[in-house]
Amino acid sequence: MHATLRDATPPLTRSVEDYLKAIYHLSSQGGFASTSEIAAMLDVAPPSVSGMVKRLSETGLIEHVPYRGVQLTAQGRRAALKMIRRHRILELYLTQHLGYDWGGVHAEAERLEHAVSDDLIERMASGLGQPQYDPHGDPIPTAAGEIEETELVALAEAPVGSKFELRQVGTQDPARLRYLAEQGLVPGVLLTVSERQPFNGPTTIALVPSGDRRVVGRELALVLWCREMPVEGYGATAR
Amino acid sequence: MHATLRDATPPLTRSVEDYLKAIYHLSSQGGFASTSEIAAMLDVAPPSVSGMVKRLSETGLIEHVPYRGVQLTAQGRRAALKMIRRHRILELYLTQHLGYDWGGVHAEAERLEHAVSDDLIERMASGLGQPQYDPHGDPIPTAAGEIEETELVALAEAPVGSKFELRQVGTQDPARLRYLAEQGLVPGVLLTVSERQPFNGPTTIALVPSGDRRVVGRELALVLWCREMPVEGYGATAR
DNA sequence: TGTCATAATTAGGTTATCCTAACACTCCCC
DNA sequence: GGGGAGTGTTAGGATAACCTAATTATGACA
Repeated sequence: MHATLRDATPPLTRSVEDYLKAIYHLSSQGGFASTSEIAAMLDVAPPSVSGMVKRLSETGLIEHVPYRGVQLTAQGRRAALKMIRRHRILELYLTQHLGYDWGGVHAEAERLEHAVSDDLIERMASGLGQPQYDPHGDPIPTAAGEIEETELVALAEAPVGSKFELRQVGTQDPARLRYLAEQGLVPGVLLTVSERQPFNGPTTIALVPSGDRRVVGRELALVLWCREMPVEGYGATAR
Repeated sequence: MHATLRDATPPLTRSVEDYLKAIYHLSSQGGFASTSEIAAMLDVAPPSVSGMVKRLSETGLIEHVPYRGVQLTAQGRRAALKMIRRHRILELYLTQHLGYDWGGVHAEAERLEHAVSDDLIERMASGLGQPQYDPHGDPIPTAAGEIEETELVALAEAPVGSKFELRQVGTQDPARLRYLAEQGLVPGVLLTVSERQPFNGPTTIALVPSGDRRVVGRELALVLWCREMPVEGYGATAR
């Protein structure tokens, strides 16, 4: 037994860690992550993604269907969840113990997550009382690599009065995407559902940090996938 | 706003930061740092150092006298002191707030120092009460880049009863160096001076973590350069 | 003062990551 | 069911670090 898991795992590079995280986020709703989506998320050119994808699938971290996209293997998913745990614990620690606000914390955690040891992360986690949610309300994977499954609800179906985070925009249409971005309706934004008109009418929401209201027609409300926020919790503002 | 003043400085890579730190330590007693010393300290091959030295002197961070060695320029010294400030504040923070001991803290800080932002370091520094010394007793450079000058004393002259850190071994003789290393007398080691025999006799010391005793003859004691340790505990003003 | 061990440098090569330009595949749509 | 628009991939390079092997400079000493 020599080709075991341990020596098959030379430490991942920063880049590899970033690719795995991006692929995790892009395929979390159960599909494939496409080359161009990954490229956009990591701000690199598509050919760079093709090259990396080749290496990652050779090392068994992802599965690649040419011209279709990629998915994480169990091994890749484990590595991605480890990075997400690091990121979210760092965000929470920086917020709770070092006075960061939601704005500044993401970039700092993004760099630190590649440099901290497992040991340090677990020390921070105990200092925080083994938290379950980060400052944005996102669930923190356990050290064992389990994560609370958060199912998404279309905004059109979201109960009035509840608080949500917009997680996915389910359209590729540039005109719709541009409009939504102008309205501030981008993944990560927090909102409460104020009211909904009957007979498939529009949904009215309030953006959470600002209190600004938006009226969203049913067609768009059906493609805005939201995650209900844990009731208590830190987290209030968007990233 | 001061970012504008510094945009002549494209961000340094991790490697560059490590080279500058090594050169700072090796030339702190006012000489040149040699290629082979740098290579040994960073655990790379000498040709790698030659290559890096060429790049660093082209970018004005060091001055290179071929076949002689290198020294930091004012700009390089500033960058090195910034890294040392980061390292020492990290060591102190990890020790004070996250339960690290002297053993584990160095490696962790070594990785984190390249990833933290200036902002985070200053937040840690305030959390620690703007400390002046790290857990090893080494002075922490100020954010402005000033460092307490520590003058060194030969062990042969060090007053009995005081505590010192061995900082420099002032000989190149391989036999002497090998002997000293066998005795555990390498830079960084902590010791207290137990007694000294009269008429230029030997000095007896106790190593600090272990309590092991060593008797050092006057010839060697004259080349062991030590820094007196601040009396009380670490951190000085740790809040 | 010439020899030679040692240290430093140059030459040439590898790996990881990224890029641009050129080519290949898919699939929608008429 | 054949053309394209739009994606994805291959080709060919660049850069930052590193390495080993070969070459060159320095300085101690016989």
